[in-house]
Amino acid sequence: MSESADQQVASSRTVNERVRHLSALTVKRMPVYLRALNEMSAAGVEVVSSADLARSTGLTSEQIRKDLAMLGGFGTRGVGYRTDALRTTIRDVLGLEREVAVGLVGAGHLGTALARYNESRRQQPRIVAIFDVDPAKIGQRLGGCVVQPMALVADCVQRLRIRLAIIAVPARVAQEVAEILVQAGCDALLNFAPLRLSLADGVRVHNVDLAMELEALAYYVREPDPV
Amino acid sequence: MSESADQQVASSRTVNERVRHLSALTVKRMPVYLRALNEMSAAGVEVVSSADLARSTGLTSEQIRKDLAMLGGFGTRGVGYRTDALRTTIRDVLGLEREVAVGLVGAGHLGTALARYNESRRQQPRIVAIFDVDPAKIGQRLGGCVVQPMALVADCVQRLRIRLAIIAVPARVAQEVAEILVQAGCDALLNFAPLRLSLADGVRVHNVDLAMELEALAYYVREPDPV
DNA sequence: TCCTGTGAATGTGTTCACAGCA
DNA sequence: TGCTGTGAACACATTCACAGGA
Repeated sequence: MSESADQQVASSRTVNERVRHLSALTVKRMPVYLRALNEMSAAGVEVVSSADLARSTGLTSEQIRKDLAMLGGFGTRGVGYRTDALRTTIRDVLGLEREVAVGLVGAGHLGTALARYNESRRQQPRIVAIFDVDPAKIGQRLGGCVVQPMALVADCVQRLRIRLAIIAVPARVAQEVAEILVQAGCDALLNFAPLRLSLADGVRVHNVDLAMELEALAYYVREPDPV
Repeated sequence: MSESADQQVASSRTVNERVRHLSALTVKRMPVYLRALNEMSAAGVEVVSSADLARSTGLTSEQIRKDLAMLGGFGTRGVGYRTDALRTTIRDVLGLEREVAVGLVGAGHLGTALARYNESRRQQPRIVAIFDVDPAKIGQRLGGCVVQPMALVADCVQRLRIRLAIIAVPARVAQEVAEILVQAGCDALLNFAPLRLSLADGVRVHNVDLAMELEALAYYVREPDPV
């Protein structure tokens, strides 16, 4: 294991290698920091403190410092973090400094919404291919891509080096679609279909499920008016 | 504070009162159990063990037992849990045994996808009102509702006793929409707009954010092929 | 015997408090 | 002085191990 004392030896540009094994919770917060930093950078703020970030993210400053310290100590004591440097560091840790090609399967209303939103942000990760089975949709332009037939998924995923895919298809075909994607080389899936995908262990799946979200939120709804 | 020792006194039908203060993580797992139980119930399974649930949810049996024990000990030693009784208990804890009316603001592609999906499931919580600003959409039928103008939000939310709402509008108007909803009486919001809403403390907000999900997933994408 | 319910042990995450550097 | 970085304390969550009822 090369995780000995040579902490500063690695190339200063690519932190990536050194920052594996962040906890899932820490990883989930990184995009939150990134959004705040993007806004601050756009507003011309050159230096941010953990207290500034706490204010705009709703997290505590201690937690933010803990998280950011894990990236290697980019702050300056008494001052804060250089906005752009920190932003680049986080993007690098998440792997967003290289191109991250995303495949989208399903060009229904949900897929269309995702594709349109994706087109509006000029950032990584970016949807670079869209697939559907509906002949009426195939060939149509959507979010900067042309909708491809499902038969081309494996081919496209390999050719475009897609490792990350979004599943926006009906539940009954989601498992099959997921298997095709993984078979073709996908590592990470964002699943909008309301079922649990069973896939090989190495594949990371995040689920977004409307029904479950609403059910969980219902718990927090106050009791109906007593009378 | 009526949280004294009278734990078994409450009506046996409504567990609800006794099961406040579940942790956020436990609450998030309840819908997972619910889905598994729905499937098992539909398949005619009358009794499930924590091991069965573990198999179909991917969680550990110990964790499931801990969670379910918090609902008051509905299992039978040596046997398991009665599928329907457990399902009813969880639905009751989440508040789904009474009607949970949901408002949806935004009838774009995303809102349409959500409304259609909602219509297909005959379960609580249920979208009972849809709003949009676009005159072309107002009056159209969508997912069993007629799209209403934004001007009627406050009125509808109060009349239909809506406490839970979905925000599926562009980011630039999301804060304003959220404030209107909360003002009208909403407790819990599911926000699909890519920004952090600032609202009163009592309001529970869950965010679903495509960009952040993709950024977090990118971390788990394996390195590109070495050569 | 089987499977729940639960105390104890462990592991993980957050908060506190402050040393240390610009 | 101001803010980061971090050990230590604390809080929370999960896993282990097993007692105990059906």
